Amino acid sequence: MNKHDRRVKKTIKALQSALADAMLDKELQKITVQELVNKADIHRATFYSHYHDVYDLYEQMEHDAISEFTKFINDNPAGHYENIYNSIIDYIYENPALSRLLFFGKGIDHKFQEHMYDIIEEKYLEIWMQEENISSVSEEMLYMATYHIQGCLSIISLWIKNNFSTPKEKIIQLIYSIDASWNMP
Amino acid sequence: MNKHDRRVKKTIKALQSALADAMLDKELQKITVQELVNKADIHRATFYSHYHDVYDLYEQMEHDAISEFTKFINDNPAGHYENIYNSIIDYIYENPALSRLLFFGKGIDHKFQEHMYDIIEEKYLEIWMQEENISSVSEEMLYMATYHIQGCLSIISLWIKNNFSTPKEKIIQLIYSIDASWNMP
DNA sequence: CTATAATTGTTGCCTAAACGACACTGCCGC
DNA sequence: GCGGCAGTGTCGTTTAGGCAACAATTATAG
Repeated sequence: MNKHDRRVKKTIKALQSALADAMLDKELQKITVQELVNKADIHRATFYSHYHDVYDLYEQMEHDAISEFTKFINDNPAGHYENIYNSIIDYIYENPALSRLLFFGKGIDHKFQEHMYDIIEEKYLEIWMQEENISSVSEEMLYMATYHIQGCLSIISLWIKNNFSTPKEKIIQLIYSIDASWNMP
Repeated sequence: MNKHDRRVKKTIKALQSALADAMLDKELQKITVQELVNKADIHRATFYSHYHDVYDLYEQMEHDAISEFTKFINDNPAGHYENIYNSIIDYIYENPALSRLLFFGKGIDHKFQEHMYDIIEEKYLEIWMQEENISSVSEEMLYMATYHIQGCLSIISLWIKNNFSTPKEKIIQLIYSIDASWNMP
């Protein structure tokens, strides 16, 4: 199967949307193939030509999201810390259903957050070392990074939970102001 | 071509959405096939297997909308006048892009409004005659109907123009109260 | 004016998706 | 128990859509 074929892309996307939708109010194990193909308006046989079962779909979906997200973060120039969050917030805002799923989907291990944290920390420390012109990271800095990044992620998490009712700009501004008033040790 | 084939339906829908989108800020004659297939993510050859040109797409789209709308109005039991507006508002609310196009699309003749008026008036008079137990409609009643229907349509039109920012329920309530305080001659 | 970029219809081949049917499993209520 | 109902995989066939390439016609710019 050629994954660049329009039909394939559309099918994948439709199934992913269907799963994202279904997972918001149902556990992964309770979701049937039947249900998904109905939602996605796809023939059932087509589902099996792409995935083995619902878990397979979910795993590929999570994997895709992580890849895409990593790419999104790394592609962005991100000369400053703030730009990382800009990228994150942009990405989430552009993919609300996927974000809701990965942050609050029922019956999943939530290892996506860990992945996300790792990606952000890596980028964060990279910029940090570059700006401060240092070559290694102290243990203390890692603790501070954890505190700061997890804190910001929790803000974003709450933002998603609130269905993006707070304007995107306000969230960015909020994180900016935290960043600004916060002095690195 | 089997119009009940999923692929056909999806293609048609994608092209209709693309056109609806394009027409909001561009005249029909300025819209290219290329542009539409890009927006719809459809191969250009596929477009030509369904439509002769952009005008053809638009005409079929308008025709479909009118049919569907008529069906929607007539299917609803609509024992009372208010229910007509309920149906209309529901339909519009469920098809925001299409509605915006048909009401405010650039470079079209707006004959859709006339069609809509005709459908509503017919249903309106039907109920009227049934409720008042009369068999014919006086000239005076036609004038009153015009006044009332066009007035309500203009409210709905404004509602669409305002991007549905007023809650649906409020519009319904508004029209209900007008209806209630209004005594038939 | 000219080049060059963009759009237009149309074609033949290829393939992913649609479809319906199949036998099978599991579940629930009578 | 058993009938019915929903879901599961899988298969063969048909077909709409994808694709690339084509010649021809418009813009659009240099």
